Amino acid sequence: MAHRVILHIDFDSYYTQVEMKRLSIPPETPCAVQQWEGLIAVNYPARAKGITRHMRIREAKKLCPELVLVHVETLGDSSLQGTAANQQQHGGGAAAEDEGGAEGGEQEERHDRLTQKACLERYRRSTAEVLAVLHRHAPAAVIEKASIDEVFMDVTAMVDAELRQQQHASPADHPNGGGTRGSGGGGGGGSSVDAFAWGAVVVGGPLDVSSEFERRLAVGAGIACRLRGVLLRENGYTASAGIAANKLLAKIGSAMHKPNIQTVIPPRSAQLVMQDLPLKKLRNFGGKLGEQLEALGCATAGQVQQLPLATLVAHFGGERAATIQLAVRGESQEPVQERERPKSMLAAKSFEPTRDMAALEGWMRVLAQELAGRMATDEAEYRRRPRNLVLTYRGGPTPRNAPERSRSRAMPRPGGVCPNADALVAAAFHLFQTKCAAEALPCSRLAIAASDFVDLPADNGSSIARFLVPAAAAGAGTAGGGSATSPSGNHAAGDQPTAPSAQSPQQQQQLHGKRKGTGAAATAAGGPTVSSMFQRAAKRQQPDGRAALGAELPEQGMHECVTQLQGQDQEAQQQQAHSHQELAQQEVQQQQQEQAQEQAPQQQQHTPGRGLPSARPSPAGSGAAAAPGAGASASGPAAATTASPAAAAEDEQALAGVDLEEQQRIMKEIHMLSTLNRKQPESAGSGQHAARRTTKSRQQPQQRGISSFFGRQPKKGG
DNA sequence: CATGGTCTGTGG
DNA sequence: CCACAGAC
Ligand SMILES: [Mg+2]
Repeated sequence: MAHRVILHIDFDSYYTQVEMKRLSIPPETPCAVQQWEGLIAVNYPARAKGITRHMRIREAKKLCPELVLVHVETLGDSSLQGTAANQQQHGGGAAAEDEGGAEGGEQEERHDRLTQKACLERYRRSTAEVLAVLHRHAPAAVIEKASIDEVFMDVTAMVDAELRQQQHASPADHPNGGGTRGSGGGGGGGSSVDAFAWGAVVVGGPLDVSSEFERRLAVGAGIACRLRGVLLRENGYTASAGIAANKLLAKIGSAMHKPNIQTVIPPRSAQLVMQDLPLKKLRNFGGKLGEQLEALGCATAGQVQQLPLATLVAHFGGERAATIQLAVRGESQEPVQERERPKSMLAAKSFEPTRDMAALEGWMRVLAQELAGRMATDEAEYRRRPRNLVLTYRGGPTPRNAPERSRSRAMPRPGGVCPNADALVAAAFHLFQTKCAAEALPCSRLAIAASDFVDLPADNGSSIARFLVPAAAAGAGTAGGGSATSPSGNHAAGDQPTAPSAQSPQQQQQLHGKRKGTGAAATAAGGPTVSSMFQRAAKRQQPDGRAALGAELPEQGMHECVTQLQGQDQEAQQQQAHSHQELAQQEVQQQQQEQAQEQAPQQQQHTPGRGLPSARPSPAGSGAAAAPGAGASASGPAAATTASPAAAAEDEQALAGVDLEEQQRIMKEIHMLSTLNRKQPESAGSGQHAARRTTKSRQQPQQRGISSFFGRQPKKGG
């Protein structure tokens, strides 16, 4: 039973894509997202100019004067911290959403590291939308959100279904020209094999049609391809993907070629891939474990393979050693775990060490407001509430040259946790004053975290009344994102967590409806199947049936294969990619049209050529910048709120500069049509969900995740 | 100059 | 309940 088919999807310079979509910045524009003075995400056109993550904006602008910079959302406005220079008093403006226009040039210093915190909620929301789309289009897959811009998918069941269906399908004149035979198993499987080759790089040479599992991988690649098309059309984001038999290899695959390229790593190529793979690129080997292995003289996975088992056991213990041994060979049994909702949320801020209690309280207020807002949003969406709150702080008396230490303290939650900023601040500050101040000062970082969510009672009113805290029901708290208008010490009961943010409740409802909507049902029931898609695609595309890319490359090592891809053969490869996308597009169009007809007859407005459902023209406002409200209220920032600074690491590199014209064309189109339709016909159907879960949950008898073996090394002794 | 801010999971 | 490791 063997092999699973696993996908890893990794969005290309994600933050940048999110911002470019939001601000309708043309796709080929060099663009980067900044946080304070540094860059935390850089798109590929900008990378082509030599701009990299971590670069200072000065330097970046020098390399590329036309670089468009977008600052991450910030929260809280001045008035904290000694830095007088206040500007408060202008309503609850959540700080700005900037765009350092190319010419307008005026950067209204609205982003201030000393008085504000960065907030990543925008990207979290986008990710939630992505996940919803994936679930809708792959209801039979197990989907694990692995980070803000990555997902793992176990599509084994989808592949099985697809192959089963193919058996019953007419033995169509499938391609497979090049002398390969359909081989035993599923007679008419040819089209799948073809479809998979669209733009996919196969490490180690073309897939072997005579191998049962490689045919399955081919189907998996087709699914990946289709889903990437869907994500591009519906969410507006490009992604790279890896297709393999386990998470480990799938992840390596997605990083191997980018942007917007998918890579298949069949089991036979595992050794090829692992042999010279730097340990750092192997999941779970990037930290202490990697260091220790390095100390043993290993820099690559291949070198670790050579270590005597006894050595590994001596250093890491039996279980961990075994896991390591498998991992460096490209093997892993770690299951894909259904995970869509965050298990915890936290808001944090680092600053110069201070003993100023008023300032600290001010920061706590900002953090609490953000967290309360997010809690409210989460509650409206999922009907759940955190059971535990934790305050963590960094600082205190610190020996010279020693790292500051950080500690966390459970926050008492009288009467339960509630999405009320004032209550949170009060609890946090009280705790800090009474129990930690002495050991926490000077303090250089504060964070408030919420975790251990529990479902709220049932439906409405009465039953949950007990849970709800005083004033703020979901509605009020939602606004939390607003700025911290109140100066440091002052928590007027008056300025509730209110916020200017418009209709949060409704929006949240909509979101809710969206995810649980009939979408899944309709798709599952009537949508085109992967199979049909493959067949049509194969016919249109490659009547001769050759597995495009794969077939062209002679049996050869991975390196040659890849080299060729990047080098002279790039053109050919791009063509492949183009056609693959066009096909994906067509499919998506069809699906969308079908869905539209089934679900929302009232909002038929297919745009002539390409039925992008419900797209509205955007205010082609030149002034890109587009302040907050500009044009697309579409992205409906349901509830400002949110949280924290900083950056994520999008570790894509390689292949910068590869530009896919087709992709750009699509992106342009999408931008022209403005953001996608946010409204989804909502309906009750939660049954669909339940059904899906049931199906999935019995998928695997719960293998233990690899993470449990890679966790911290147990302390010896005792 | 340095990231920082979020997240998840384990061990004690 | 808390510290720590790992990832992005
Ligand atoms: Mg990533």
